[in-house]
Amino acid sequence: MENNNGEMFSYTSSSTSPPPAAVNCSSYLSLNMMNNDEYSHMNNYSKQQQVVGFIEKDGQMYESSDDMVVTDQQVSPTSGSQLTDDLNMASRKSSSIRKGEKKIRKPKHAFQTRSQVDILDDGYRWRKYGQKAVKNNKFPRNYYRCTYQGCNVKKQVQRLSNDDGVVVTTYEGMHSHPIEKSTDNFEHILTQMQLYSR
DNA sequence: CGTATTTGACCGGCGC
DNA sequence: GCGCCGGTCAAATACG
Repeated sequence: MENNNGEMFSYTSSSTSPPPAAVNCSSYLSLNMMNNDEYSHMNNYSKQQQVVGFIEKDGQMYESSDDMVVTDQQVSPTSGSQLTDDLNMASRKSSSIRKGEKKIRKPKHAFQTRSQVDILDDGYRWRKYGQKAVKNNKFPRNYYRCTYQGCNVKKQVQRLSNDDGVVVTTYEGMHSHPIEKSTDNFEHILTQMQLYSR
């Protein structure tokens, strides 16, 4: 049984035993501030970013676009529809890897983030495994997989061509392990500060 | 030298 | 059946 609602934020419920770093709700909103290797030239002039949209999707086959919920008005209608379109296509495949099983609906959750940098550091380690050109979009879409052993959380990152200040990050699956990033993580530093200040 | 990324090939689903 | 498309694989390459 899968919870197909609010899954991304399930860590915040802190029910079982997630590590302290993962419990913090700021995990997602305080996305990356540092270390973007090859994009460092862009970092120089603008690092600020804000989440401008949040979309939930549960990976079933969809036909219309009303199955997506964009919870922010700042998102322009044009970019919103394009995003919806792309995600509909994205959800078509990649559903059932297992053989002999019925269609598994894979929860997908998309963030729309206003950022100058493409790589949003959410605290996990990702390995890039693909890059594809997106139709009607001058920017490619990047595919990443979580490098933690046994964890196949995937995410894809793309930038909207009509508004290149917006980056869309789509997560698929759920991490069942602690955030494993080294000490240069903003996240980690924040947690440390909170620990020391009480 | 071990690990991560790049990038063209490949695959399966879908529409025609 | 064929071609297109989104997604993934994996050999080659880059990188530390």
